[in-house]
Amino acid sequence: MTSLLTGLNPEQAEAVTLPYQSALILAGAGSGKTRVLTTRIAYLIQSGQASPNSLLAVTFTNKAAREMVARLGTLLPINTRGMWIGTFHGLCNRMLRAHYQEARLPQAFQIIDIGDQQSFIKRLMKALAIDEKAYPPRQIQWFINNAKEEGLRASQLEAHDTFSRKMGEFYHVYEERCMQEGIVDFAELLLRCYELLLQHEALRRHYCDRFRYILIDEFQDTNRLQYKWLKLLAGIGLSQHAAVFAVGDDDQSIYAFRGAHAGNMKEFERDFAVQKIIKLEQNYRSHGNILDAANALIDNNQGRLGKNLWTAEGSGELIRVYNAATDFEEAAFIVEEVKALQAEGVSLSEIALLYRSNAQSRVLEHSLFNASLSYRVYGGMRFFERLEIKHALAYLRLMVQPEDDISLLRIINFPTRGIGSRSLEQLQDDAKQLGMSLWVTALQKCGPGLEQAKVQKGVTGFVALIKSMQQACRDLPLPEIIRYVIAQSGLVAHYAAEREGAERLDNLNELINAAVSFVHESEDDSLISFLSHASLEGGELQADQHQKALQLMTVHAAKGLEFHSVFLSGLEEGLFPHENSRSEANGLEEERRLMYVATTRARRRLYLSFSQSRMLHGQTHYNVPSRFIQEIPDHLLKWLQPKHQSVSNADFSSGWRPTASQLSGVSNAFSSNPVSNASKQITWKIGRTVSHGTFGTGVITNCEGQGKDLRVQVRFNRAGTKWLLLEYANLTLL
DNA sequence: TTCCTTGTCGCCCGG
DNA sequence: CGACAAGGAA
Repeated sequence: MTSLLTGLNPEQAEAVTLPYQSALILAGAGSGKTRVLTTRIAYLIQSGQASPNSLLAVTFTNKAAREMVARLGTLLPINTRGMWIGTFHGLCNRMLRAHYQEARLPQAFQIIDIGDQQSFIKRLMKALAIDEKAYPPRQIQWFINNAKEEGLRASQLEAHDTFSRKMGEFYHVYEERCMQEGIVDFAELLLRCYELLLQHEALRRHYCDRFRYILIDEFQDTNRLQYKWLKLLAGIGLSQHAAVFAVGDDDQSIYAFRGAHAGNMKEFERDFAVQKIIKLEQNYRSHGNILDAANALIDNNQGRLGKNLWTAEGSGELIRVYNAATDFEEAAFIVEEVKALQAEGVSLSEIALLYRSNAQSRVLEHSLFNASLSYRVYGGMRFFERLEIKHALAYLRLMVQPEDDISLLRIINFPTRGIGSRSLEQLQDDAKQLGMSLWVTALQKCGPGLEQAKVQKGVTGFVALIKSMQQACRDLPLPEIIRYVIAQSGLVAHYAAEREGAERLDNLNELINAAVSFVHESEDDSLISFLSHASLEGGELQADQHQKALQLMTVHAAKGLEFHSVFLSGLEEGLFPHENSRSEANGLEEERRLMYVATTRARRRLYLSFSQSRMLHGQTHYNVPSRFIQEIPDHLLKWLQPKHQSVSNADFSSGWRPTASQLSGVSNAFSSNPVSNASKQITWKIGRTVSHGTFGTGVITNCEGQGKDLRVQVRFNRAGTKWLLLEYANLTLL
């Protein structure tokens, strides 16, 4: 018993050993959250308070779930396989599979990802002759998912205008078609599971009796439906309810834009009669200066639950800030610094390059590639999203759930078997008339009937192919099924014949390997189970995982990770904080939390960089430095100079604002040399940040004229874009 | 049916 | 800029 608790600080130990009650653990970044969570589980089991069966632990990502299971395995000599540890979606899927009849789902219901959902919606819109211009599919998708995440069915929606009424009507048709085809989207997994528990009292009681202990990670990221699901499962309203151990950090809530409701923390306190809120504030990750910066930054947000990170270690290095002229130059700077770090002995895999949006990675990748630095970009195409894999999965899905039109359409003519658009249209028309799935329609046409002559050879062949696959695979083990299907479907032959199909062929073989490891790791090794796994796990590409490579990812993707050194690039207004956040309620605060997450990823060294000009969406943007840099106290920052810039030049200005450190270091160059008339042509150039008495700060976006007619166009942060005559405007360079 | 041109549109994330 | 969908020509 003592061994579990050794090394824990008093707050951590208190959390781990809490008696039977619901509790909220406010766990700051790097405060040992995962350790507390897993040790809590181990403690409950080891002390005999709970059996592995009576526990349920829920996370947001598969990665977090895997990590929890792995750590638990090292703490306790128990079989973690059958335990209910997983993501919200994974656990809901599990429950729905177990009670598919009560949930009114086919046994082999298939889970569609957002891509499938998108094409499904488009197809449905086409069939209903809905104008894609007036109702963008993206928006409809967003509408449906949002409604579901609020726990709302189409029948429960209120429409105040034609637009939302039309959306609601479409949602209704969408629901029906999903049922008909036996497909379930991500949000539906949760909603269906919620309704299952809500409508089947006996079932609810069964699970409430069973799960006496529920643990939730990243609680600030739960949406309204997930919270409602939790309340049902925990038995709120019943005579006795489960002890819920919720771990979260309101300062790291960065998913409000997709429905996360950090207010759930407050509601949790009330609904679960929480008596104990434990704050974990000691940080074991970063040096003091980094934490001070993060604390100062987040202090600008209102209505926080309140938390201040501290460390027992020293303050460490200052945060390095770099002002680049162009995004290209910013990338060059990063490359140089990475090389220097490498020379100091820091492993490439311990260095992260973070950015606000994926579009920013290209310039960086380009420079890294030219410098022959190996890097790995996260968040790209994932294994199960690759085209060839989706094709293979579509065949497999069709075998277990042939009424899945999405899958049928994907592969009915791939590889090509002479089913052109004509015959496909015919089939779809017939299906619509019969009100049946494409598969059933095709079956009828091929069956011992009258119209056989009319039926395309291709369709008959396709039906026969699928049927023979079903037959042949009946008793094969999972990996063999996949081997058989990718061969018989013609996929292997197709890619073997293709000029650049070698990699796709490799991936198809990799799918067999994935099935082999799935069989080893999972207790249910059926095809249906594997298909769920493929849908729920994006499947990070395993390759190069251990290879030493620089880590490139968005700030969102970096949550939960830590690195020796972190580069945070593109710190510009409009980019970070993102332009769109201005129009969203509390958008700026969410951006600030995102910045907080980014800074707290670094253990030892943190770089912040911004660029005066940047290529985005095919045009050059001129942005002012991010306000987030200003929100970090001066004394924590160290401004770096571009190497090529001469200090004696009047154009010199390493920062957009003189700082204490800057002035003390290079005071002669800056303070004794006010901008002279002679240098104006050089100084007032596009991209420079300027300040105006009434309009405030802005960026020069254009200029024209000469001498005293020299005019510049300035885009001000608040006052909009204006042309100003330099002679009168009294602009100051920052 | 395939291939190539043209046009449109774009944020961040996960299951 | 670049990914991707749609439409025309071979």
